[in-house]
Amino acid sequence: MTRGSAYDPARHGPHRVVGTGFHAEVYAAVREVPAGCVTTYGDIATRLGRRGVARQVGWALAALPADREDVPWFRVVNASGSILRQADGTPRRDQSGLLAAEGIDVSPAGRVKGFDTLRWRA
DNA sequence: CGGCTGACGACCT
DNA sequence: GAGGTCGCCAGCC
Repeated sequence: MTRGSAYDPARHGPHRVVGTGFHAEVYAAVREVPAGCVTTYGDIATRLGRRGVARQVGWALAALPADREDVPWFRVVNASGSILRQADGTPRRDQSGLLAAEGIDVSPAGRVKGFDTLRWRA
Protein backbone atom coordinates (compact mmCIF):
# COMPACT_ATOMS: atom_id res chain seq x y z
CA MET A 1 0.00 0.00 0.00
CA THR A 2 2.59 2.45 -0.99
CA ARG A 3 0.30 4.37 -3.30
CA GLY A 4 -2.97 4.48 -1.48
CA SER A 5 -4.71 1.61 -3.18
CA ALA A 6 -5.98 0.43 0.16
CA TYR A 7 -7.95 2.69 2.43
CA ASP A 8 -5.63 5.22 3.98
CA PRO A 9 -7.20 7.79 6.32
CA ALA A 10 -4.16 10.01 5.92
CA ARG A 11 -4.95 10.33 2.24
CA HIS A 12 -8.68 9.80 1.99
CA GLY A 13 -9.89 11.08 5.32
CA PRO A 14 -12.13 9.17 7.74
CA HIS A 15 -15.36 10.55 6.32
CA ARG A 16 -14.78 9.94 2.69
CA VAL A 17 -17.37 7.63 1.20
CA VAL A 18 -15.44 5.43 -1.13
CA GLY A 19 -16.70 4.12 -4.40
CA THR A 20 -20.11 3.41 -5.78
CA GLY A 21 -22.71 0.99 -4.52
CA PHE A 22 -20.30 -1.88 -4.08
CA HIS A 23 -19.17 -0.89 -0.60
CA ALA A 24 -22.74 -0.30 0.52
CA GLU A 25 -23.72 -3.73 -0.76
CA VAL A 26 -20.94 -5.37 1.19
CA TYR A 27 -21.78 -3.48 4.37
CA ALA A 28 -25.44 -4.41 4.05
CA ALA A 29 -24.57 -8.08 3.66
CA VAL A 30 -22.21 -8.03 6.65
CA ARG A 31 -24.90 -6.43 8.80
CA GLU A 32 -27.03 -9.54 8.22
CA VAL A 33 -24.54 -11.82 9.94
CA PRO A 34 -26.05 -12.74 13.31
CA ALA A 35 -24.14 -12.18 16.54
CA GLY A 36 -22.26 -15.25 17.69
CA CYS A 37 -21.67 -16.40 14.11
CA VAL A 38 -18.87 -15.91 11.63
CA THR A 39 -18.75 -15.88 7.87
CA THR A 40 -16.12 -15.53 5.17
CA TYR A 41 -15.21 -12.97 2.54
CA GLY A 42 -16.08 -15.51 -0.11
CA ASP A 43 -19.50 -16.15 1.41
CA ILE A 44 -20.26 -12.44 1.39
CA ALA A 45 -19.24 -12.25 -2.25
CA THR A 46 -21.45 -15.21 -3.12
CA ARG A 47 -24.34 -13.69 -1.20
CA LEU A 48 -23.98 -10.58 -3.34
CA GLY A 49 -24.20 -12.74 -6.43
CA ARG A 50 -20.56 -12.00 -7.20
CA ARG A 51 -18.91 -15.35 -6.60
CA GLY A 52 -15.14 -15.04 -6.68
CA VAL A 53 -14.84 -11.42 -5.69
CA ALA A 54 -13.83 -12.15 -2.11
CA ARG A 55 -10.87 -9.89 -2.60
CA GLN A 56 -13.07 -6.92 -3.36
CA VAL A 57 -15.09 -7.69 -0.25
CA GLY A 58 -11.89 -7.48 1.75
CA TRP A 59 -11.08 -4.25 -0.01
CA ALA A 60 -14.45 -2.81 0.94
CA LEU A 61 -14.08 -3.81 4.57
CA ALA A 62 -10.59 -2.35 4.66
CA ALA A 63 -12.16 0.91 3.58
CA LEU A 64 -14.70 0.70 6.37
CA PRO A 65 -14.44 3.85 8.48
CA ALA A 66 -13.86 3.32 12.19
CA ASP A 67 -17.15 5.01 13.02
CA ARG A 68 -19.22 2.42 11.16
CA GLU A 69 -19.91 0.43 14.29
CA ASP A 70 -23.14 -0.83 12.78
CA VAL A 71 -21.15 -3.14 10.50
CA PRO A 72 -19.89 -6.23 12.36
CA TRP A 73 -16.75 -6.60 10.22
CA PHE A 74 -15.10 -8.73 12.92
CA ARG A 75 -17.49 -11.59 12.14
CA VAL A 76 -15.87 -11.88 8.73
CA VAL A 77 -12.84 -14.15 8.54
CA ASN A 78 -10.99 -15.83 5.71
CA ALA A 79 -11.83 -19.24 4.31
CA SER A 80 -9.50 -20.91 6.80
CA GLY A 81 -11.25 -19.32 9.75
CA SER A 82 -8.36 -17.03 10.61
CA ILE A 83 -8.81 -13.49 11.85
CA LEU A 84 -7.00 -10.33 10.85
CA ARG A 85 -3.36 -10.07 11.80
CA GLN A 86 -0.51 -7.90 10.69
CA ALA A 87 2.85 -9.24 9.71
CA ASP A 88 4.16 -8.73 13.23
CA GLY A 89 1.15 -10.48 14.69
CA THR A 90 -0.36 -7.38 16.26
CA PRO A 91 -4.02 -7.02 15.40
CA ARG A 92 -4.96 -3.83 13.51
CA ARG A 93 -8.18 -3.93 15.47
CA ASP A 94 -9.05 -6.18 18.35
CA GLN A 95 -10.99 -8.73 16.34
CA SER A 96 -10.44 -11.59 18.77
CA GLY A 97 -11.63 -9.43 21.64
CA LEU A 98 -14.79 -8.41 19.80
CA LEU A 99 -15.48 -12.04 18.91
CA ALA A 100 -14.85 -13.15 22.48
CA ALA A 101 -17.54 -10.68 23.58
CA GLU A 102 -19.97 -12.78 21.55
CA GLY A 103 -18.75 -16.05 22.97
CA ILE A 104 -16.47 -16.96 20.09
CA ASP A 105 -13.04 -18.26 21.04
CA VAL A 106 -9.98 -17.58 18.95
CA SER A 107 -6.87 -19.71 19.22
CA PRO A 108 -3.49 -18.08 19.93
CA ALA A 109 -2.66 -18.74 16.29
CA GLY A 110 -5.60 -16.58 15.30
CA ARG A 111 -8.08 -19.22 14.23
CA VAL A 112 -11.74 -19.23 15.25
CA LYS A 113 -12.43 -22.28 17.38
CA GLY A 114 -15.25 -24.36 15.99
CA PHE A 115 -15.20 -22.37 12.78
CA ASP A 116 -17.02 -25.02 10.76
CA THR A 117 -20.00 -25.11 13.10
CA LEU A 118 -20.10 -21.36 13.79
CA ARG A 119 -19.90 -20.53 10.12
CA TRP A 120 -23.04 -18.84 8.90
CA ARG A 121 -24.38 -19.07 5.40
CA ALA A 122 -27.36 -17.30 3.91
C1' DC B 1 -6.05 3.64 -21.49
C1' DG B 2 -2.28 0.79 -18.86
C1' DG B 3 -0.34 -0.65 -14.56
C1' DC B 4 -0.54 -1.67 -9.74
C1' DT B 5 -2.13 -2.89 -5.28
C1' DG B 6 -4.77 -5.83 -2.23
C1' DA B 7 -8.77 -7.45 5.48
C1' DC B 8 -9.21 -13.44 -0.59
C1' DG B 9 -9.74 -18.27 -2.54
C1' DA B 10 -9.02 -22.56 -5.01
C1' DC B 11 -5.45 -25.53 -6.20
C1' DC B 12 -0.87 -27.62 -6.32
C1' DT B 13 3.64 -29.24 -4.34
C1' DG C 1 0.25 -27.41 7.71
C1' DA C 2 3.30 -24.21 5.07
C1' DG C 3 4.57 -21.96 0.71
C1' DG C 4 3.82 -20.54 -4.26
C1' DT C 5 0.69 -19.52 -8.47
C1' DC C 6 -3.08 -17.70 -10.69
C1' DG C 7 -7.65 -15.57 -11.07
C1' DC C 8 -10.89 -12.34 -9.32
C1' DC C 9 -11.97 -6.73 -10.05
C1' DA C 10 -12.60 -1.80 -7.75
C1' DG C 11 -10.16 2.25 -7.27
C1' DC C 12 -6.21 5.19 -7.75
C1' DC C 13 -2.07 7.09 -10.41
